[in-house]
This record gives sequence, structure tokens and C-alpha cells, in this order.
Amino acid sequence: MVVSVGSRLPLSYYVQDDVVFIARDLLGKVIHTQINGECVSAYIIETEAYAGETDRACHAFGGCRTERTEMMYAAGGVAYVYLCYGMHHLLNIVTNCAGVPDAVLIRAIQPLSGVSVMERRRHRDSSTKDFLVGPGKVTQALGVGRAHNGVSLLGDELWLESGLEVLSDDVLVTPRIGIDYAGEDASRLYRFVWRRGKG
DNA sequence: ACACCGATTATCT
DNA sequence: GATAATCGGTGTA
Repeated sequence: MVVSVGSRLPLSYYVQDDVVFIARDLLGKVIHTQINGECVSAYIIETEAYAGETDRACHAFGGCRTERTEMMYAAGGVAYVYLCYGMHHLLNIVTNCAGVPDAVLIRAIQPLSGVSVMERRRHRDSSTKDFLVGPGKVTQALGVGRAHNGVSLLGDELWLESGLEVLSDDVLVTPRIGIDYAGEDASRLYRFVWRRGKG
């Protein structure tokens, strides 16, 4: 059963040229997967922008176009999935036009439907603290892995839909996590967290 | 509540 | 051979 609370985001959404705007705007949107016959959906509650070749935290910094980063250079509207620390898959939403390696990392989600499927994939009960907070947990719960690198967000495996409006008073803006190697760019305010019901 | 640390491997030098 | 957009368990308080 697919639980839908909105309309699918069109290609025109992903090819917008301001990746920081998109990272903020993705808060409250709903991410859906239909993988191995199992459907789940969740609100996006935390994101980070990775701003192409001029961003030291971005894999494509300085024009580093390799087999791994190639997908970031695709036109917006596909997924960039890569293995981090040898064991966690991380999911990014590729944005902007072809040749510009911008992407938004999905760092945390809040379950909407298919909770039992996500609990089984995570080997954890959904009442566990920070059940789906952390980019490695997100991909595990969604069933996303290497096979989904390059998957179209307009297809039937992985897509986004409009969701709830997120007020700016409820958005925490901070530097990105785990990128101390990025020098000055480590202080860019490119992380967005939807703080529901908190001051 | 917080700090520390081992796991594990594709990718790049 | 070193690094890495992390996680979960263990230890101290």
C-alpha cells in the first residue's frame, strides 16, 4: 500500500540551481521507496547541501570527476549513493543541471508508512531513540544501497512527494557534520534540521 | 550526559 | 597504504 500525502516532485524541482535553497526546501517533503516489493515513506527532517566544485566538503571539489563522483555530475533528479566508512550507504539527491555536481545529503527522516518494514531492516524498534536520525540509518531503513546509485527520482523505486509546510522558526541551521577536513568550508551553514514541537 | 573507539571496504594516492 | 558526508557499544560520571 502506498500512502500518499502529496504530489510527486517534478524534474523541474531538481534542476533548480540553488542547492542550499533545495536542501532547506526538502524539509517536510516525503521520501518514498518501493524496493523488493516493500513500500515505505517518511518525512525528510534533516539535510545538508554539498555545493559542487567550489565546496571543499563536496566529493567533486576542485573538479574531482571520477567513477565515484560521476553521478553528481548528472542532471538533477537522480540519486547519488556511495559507501561511507566502509559500511554505511549514504543517500544524496542530485540537483542542478548536468555538469554541475551539486547534491543534498538526506541525514534524517521520520517514519510515515511502512514502519514495520523499517524496523525489520534496522533491527530496532521505532521507539528507539534517534531511530532514523543519521544518514546511514536512513538508507538502511529505506532499503537503499549501491544498486540505487543513479536511480531516477521520477521512477518507481525511489521518489519524493510534497509534504508538510515547514516554518522557518522550526528550522535549525548549522554547519555540516563530519567534514572537519573541509577547512573554511566546514563552517558554511549548509545543514538544516526540522525541529518539530521544539523551541 | 558525554567521550572514546573499533568495525569494514571502496576509492584514491 | 591512507582515508572516509557513520554507527553502536562500552566506559566513566
